[in-house]
Amino acid sequence: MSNSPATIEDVARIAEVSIATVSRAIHLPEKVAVSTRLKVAHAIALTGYTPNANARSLRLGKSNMILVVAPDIGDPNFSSILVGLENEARAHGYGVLIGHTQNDAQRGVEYLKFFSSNQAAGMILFTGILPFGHQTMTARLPPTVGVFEPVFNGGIPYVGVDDLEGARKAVELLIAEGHRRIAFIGDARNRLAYVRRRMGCEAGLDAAGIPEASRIVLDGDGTIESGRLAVDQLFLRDTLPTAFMCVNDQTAIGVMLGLTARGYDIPRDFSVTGFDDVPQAAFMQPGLTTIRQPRGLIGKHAMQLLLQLLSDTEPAQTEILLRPDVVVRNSVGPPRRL
Amino acid sequence: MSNSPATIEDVARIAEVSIATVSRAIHLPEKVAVSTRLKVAHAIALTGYTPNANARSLRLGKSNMILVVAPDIGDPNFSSILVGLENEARAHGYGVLIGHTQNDAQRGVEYLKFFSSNQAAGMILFTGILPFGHQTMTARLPPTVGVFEPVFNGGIPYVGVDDLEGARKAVELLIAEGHRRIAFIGDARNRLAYVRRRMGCEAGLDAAGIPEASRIVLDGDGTIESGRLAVDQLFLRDTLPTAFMCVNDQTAIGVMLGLTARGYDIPRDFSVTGFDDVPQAAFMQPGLTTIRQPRGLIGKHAMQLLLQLLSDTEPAQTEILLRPDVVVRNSVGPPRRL
DNA sequence: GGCGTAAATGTAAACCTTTACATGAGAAAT
DNA sequence: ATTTCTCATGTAAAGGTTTACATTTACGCC
Repeated sequence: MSNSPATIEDVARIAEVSIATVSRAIHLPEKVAVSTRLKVAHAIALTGYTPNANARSLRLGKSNMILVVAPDIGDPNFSSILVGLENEARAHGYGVLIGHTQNDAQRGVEYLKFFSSNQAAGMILFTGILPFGHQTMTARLPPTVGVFEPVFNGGIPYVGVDDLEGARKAVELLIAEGHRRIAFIGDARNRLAYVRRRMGCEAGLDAAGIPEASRIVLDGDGTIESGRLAVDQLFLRDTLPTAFMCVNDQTAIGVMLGLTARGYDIPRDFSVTGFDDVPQAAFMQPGLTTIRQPRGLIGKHAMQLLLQLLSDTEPAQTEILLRPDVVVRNSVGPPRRL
Repeated sequence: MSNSPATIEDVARIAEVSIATVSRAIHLPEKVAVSTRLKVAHAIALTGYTPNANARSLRLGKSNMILVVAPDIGDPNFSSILVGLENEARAHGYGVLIGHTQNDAQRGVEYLKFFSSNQAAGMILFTGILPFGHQTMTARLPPTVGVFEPVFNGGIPYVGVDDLEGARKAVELLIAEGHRRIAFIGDARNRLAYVRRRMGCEAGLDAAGIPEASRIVLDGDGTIESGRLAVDQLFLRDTLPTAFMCVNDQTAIGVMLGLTARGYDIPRDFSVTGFDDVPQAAFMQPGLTTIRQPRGLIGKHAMQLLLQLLSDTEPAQTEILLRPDVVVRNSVGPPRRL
């Protein structure tokens, strides 16, 4: 009825109990008699009371916000993981705060203030690198979980996809179609995820008994442009691959654009595979055959792990690798007979 | 030095002043003598003090968080606006909290708790509709700014693009190429942005003296699939358009896929335009000619407007329309001679 | 009836700020 | 020399919660 929001005191007055009892009725219901519990519930309904989160956080010394830090919010991989994170957080009464660093360590440091000012309880990190200057590295970090790729510097639990297995599936698909000369277009940036994908590729080639001599490895930087570039570079060589296995979808898209621009048909002349299954992959012409990251699930598991960390429960495991699935579209076919 | 974070009291002790003076030195520096200001600054540097945001918000009854509510985080239009929002917010000491409703009013109501619990000071709305049940509609809303499209029900300030002008530019482009039979593929969902785009299209056709009889209007729901469907429907008719003007890029992409699937070449056989300039538009084959929404700028302006609202400054204007630019790629050409 | 025990509830302190009001000192005005 | 004013600073309350500790109540048992 009053115009300012109801406080615990209003509830206590109406329920004719002390504020302590109200607080207990909410947070430790088993500690309060059923009859009073009912009175309190009624008073809460009557007043529309919602606990003041600031007062609560102040008293508890813990907030109910999770900071999600990504190098770039616009990354096509970002949004669906974020959905998974947010759903899980909300289900547990947490809110999601977002920050993006544009790969700028200075920016990363700015986000630390959310912790020093007690506004966030934990952090989800998209970068494979702690986005903080080295001076702050020594200060203890808030509870943190890495997502999508392991965090380079600092024993942080991590949820991602099994890159090794995924890459292996991709290369096996190509081999099954009959390809023997497969180029791996990698990413020179030193991210563990990319290294693992390359290892998976090589493991597959090894298993198929494909000689080292006929392998081609080229490194880009994971952008569409670098995929295009890789094609240009390969065409300077005397022997071409029949298939391109790309470290991610962006690269694969670049490769496809490069090949199409040169007048080649995919998959008749060359086969191409990607990794990630970004939304765009489905709408390429032809559709890009790729390895799906179960993004929603990754987000969900990462948030679960973080919440475990926050509740001081020893987490069951500190590295969760999800199973990647092959998404077959039309960018892979048998190699062209020469 | 101590392991728990420094409080204002620690700073006061070191600076040999009272906590009130420290607070003033921070927030009202002109009220404190230069010499003490220096002592305080030194003590802050020494302790690494950051004000506890919860205590501050509690005392002030105002938080420094802005809730951003979108129907779908995955929307390709979302992320770059978010970047603009976040940059501007951070520059003013605000954090950005995110929520997504999946067009579910129930979800929207859940996010209201951030206001009743004093965790957010204002809101940015992506939906054209207040995502709350009607019961809460009567309760006063927190300060809110709409983004991207006007908010349907409730005199809320809004920042977007001039849809009318953008649509007009698109249709003029087609007319300049020589098209006379132009199909407008719209969106039946009752969003003002879409209605305006259609009006802009018709204004352009009127101005060019193109008779009503030769106009074709079809309504989808703004998805890729609905673009495909529109093509199918049009091919049942006796007279086909030479150009498709689509209400958004998703629809245009669907139209392109539909036409390509039927063996037609774009832009030789048909021209297509979109609206939005989503990232995917650039990577279609051919590239989609479209109208760009200056998304970063929209976010920036929207946040500025909201911050004005929060600081009780009467905002300069309550509707900001940005100028849309034509992005010419390769999906438009002269009509085919019959 | 007296005592011990357990369960339910209440009291009050603490979390960290901001700010109205009080205090004190020094300068200007009388 | 006294009063008045201004400026810098300090004191203490308030904001809404949670929770350790104290208190009350009820009950069972000897």
